[in-house]
Amino acid sequence: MSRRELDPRKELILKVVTDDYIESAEPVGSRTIARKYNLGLSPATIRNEMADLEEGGYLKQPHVSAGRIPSQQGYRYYVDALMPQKELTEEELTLIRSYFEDRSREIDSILQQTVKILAQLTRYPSIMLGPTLKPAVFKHVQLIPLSARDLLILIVTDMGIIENRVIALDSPVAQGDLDRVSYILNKRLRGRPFIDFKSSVLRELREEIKANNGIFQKAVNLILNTLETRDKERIYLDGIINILDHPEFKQVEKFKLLMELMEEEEKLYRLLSSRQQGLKISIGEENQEEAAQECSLITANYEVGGQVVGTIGVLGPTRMEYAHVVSVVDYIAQKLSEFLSSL
Amino acid sequence: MSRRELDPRKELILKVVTDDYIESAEPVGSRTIARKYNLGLSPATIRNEMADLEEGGYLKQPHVSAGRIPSQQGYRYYVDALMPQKELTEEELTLIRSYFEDRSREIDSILQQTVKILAQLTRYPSIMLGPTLKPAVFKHVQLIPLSARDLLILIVTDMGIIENRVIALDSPVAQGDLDRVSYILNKRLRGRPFIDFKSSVLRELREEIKANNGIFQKAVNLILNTLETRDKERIYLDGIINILDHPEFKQVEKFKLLMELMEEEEKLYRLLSSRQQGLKISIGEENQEEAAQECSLITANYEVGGQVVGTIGVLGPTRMEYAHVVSVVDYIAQKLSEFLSSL
DNA sequence: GCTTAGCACTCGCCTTTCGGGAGTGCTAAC
DNA sequence: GTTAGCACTCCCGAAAGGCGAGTGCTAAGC
Repeated sequence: MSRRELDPRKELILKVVTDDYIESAEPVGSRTIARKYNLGLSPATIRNEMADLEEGGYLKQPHVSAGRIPSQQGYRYYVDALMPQKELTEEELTLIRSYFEDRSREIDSILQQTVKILAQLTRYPSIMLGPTLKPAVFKHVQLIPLSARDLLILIVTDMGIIENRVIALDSPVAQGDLDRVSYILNKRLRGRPFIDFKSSVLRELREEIKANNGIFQKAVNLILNTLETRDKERIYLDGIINILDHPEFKQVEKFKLLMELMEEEEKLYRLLSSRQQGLKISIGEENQEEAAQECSLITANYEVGGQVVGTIGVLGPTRMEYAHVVSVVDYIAQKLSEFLSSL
Repeated sequence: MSRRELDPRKELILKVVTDDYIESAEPVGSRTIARKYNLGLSPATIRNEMADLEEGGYLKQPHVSAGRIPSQQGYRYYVDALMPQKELTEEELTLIRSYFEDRSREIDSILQQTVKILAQLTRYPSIMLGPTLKPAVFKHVQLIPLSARDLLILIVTDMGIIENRVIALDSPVAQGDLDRVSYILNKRLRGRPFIDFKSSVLRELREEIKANNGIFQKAVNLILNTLETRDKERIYLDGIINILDHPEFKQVEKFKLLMELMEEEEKLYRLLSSRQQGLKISIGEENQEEAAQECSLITANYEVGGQVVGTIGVLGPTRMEYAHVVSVVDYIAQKLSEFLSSL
């Protein structure tokens, strides 16, 4: 990533063009810049600089008699070197903070609400990859008989995520047996991370499995199964319609492409799960996913106890309000991390 | 609802116009009908009949030199009296049946998948109002200590719906106390419908509440709270993008209106929850919700043990494949009822 | 008396045409 | 290196015109 390879005046003009285009969605001409931004330069000078910037690949012209817009490379330079640091407004800060102060809800609704607030503040579609169970720790495991033939297995993690499954039994089981199995499972599992289950815990349990009847085996299988099902973390979405406010999606086709991406959990998952590195911006064709190649994606990871567990992100047109979105995403990720860690 | 008020030939022409318009989305002219449907009538005759139908309010013209399209009243007559009964194809039947044969998943995913299959078969956006808890029966209630200060309350219904909440305690509680409370709750609640809780059960429990310590009170409050939160049933959605395949939504504005409706749980809830009467079709402005007034909504209720518990529906343009959608919605509602009742 | 052929007429839609305007690149002067 | 001037390009929106689908009416036919 080449920074500072342009001289200051070219940088200034690239910045002004990008800022203006982000705001107006219209190609920016030399005259507009001279009039609007008072750079102390004549349109002709600006034209010369813009021609150079175009030659360097930072700007492009939709057609010969239009103004310039940033190219993908231009956005990249802007994001890396020119973008202003944008502080969140007092209202925004208050909104986010006050939202995370309410601790009474269950985790799923908190996550859903977090995406909603992200979409609301950025006015772009927002995505979240729910917390992975990998670093999660068993807090409680229990078998509960629902009827003669149905057994409920309950798994609670330290983060408050609760999984439950029902197993149908071949034959009735005595409460005492269940309690014993629950007791052993808890003794072995409590405090252990999920990730150890398949590797080490399973081995340790082998003898107990032998010693006990089929229930134990079933319970263990169910835990395994649950861990695997939950391996693909849930994806949360909100504010998809926001994308319709932007002229680049006025043609239904463009919108449909994106909408299809949004309905494909698998693709979203791929898009988000590869992003384990703090705040990340990918612009246009830097995105692998074809449907997102006219978009930019800004993501940040959130953590529990210092360990990355998930990702939140915002998807918008390449002509996106980078500065603002970066601040919002970053701050919300941070607050969410604090929140989850405090549970 | 006036049926059979048109003479047979007018009915025939209304039916043909409607069928053709549903298929082609283009206004239908007299010539087209004469050529395509071989009614043994000349275009001129058909024109006369169409003029009569227009006068009667069954057809309308988008503009004077275009063909006719059905009016809302025309669709209504079509739906009430003319619509052919459409059998599902063998593939469709197999798909639905095979889907409901797999009994291993949890209820939430079953409901989500049901909407998905509905959207897939109809090619319209599909909605479901999740089963109400009103007629649900307590199957199991239990308090489980997670740590010194956290208590999990678990409520299982006969339909396999599982609710859980965590309460923070002021002070530690002995396992014995918890077991006793769980025992009493189960004894009192098992087999009783949720709806009795607030009215009669609560009264019966009053003495126990007094006799026991604060836990009991807390648990009861939490159950109350859970029942109330779950009072608004969950809404499931799928296939919203399908709407983009239809020319009436090519303008982004139209689509946006509908999309906003889809994001407003409250409105969807109102739209669906008022439909306790088997299969129902509402056309255009028969819908209360403004955003749906260029749409038709076809819904059916599903039942558990003979009692209506929820609604599934399909939303499409008024120019909708009524016959096909009716069959699909009806059949899926029926299969879903059987499925849920068998749990 | 209903049905139909003929015909004039209407009107949306598509294509073409045609300025106007915004913006450029080049050149020459400062 | 900067800037004024100017010719040139080309998108865009409005206006114009022709096409075609479809109609309603009239008068003749069965």
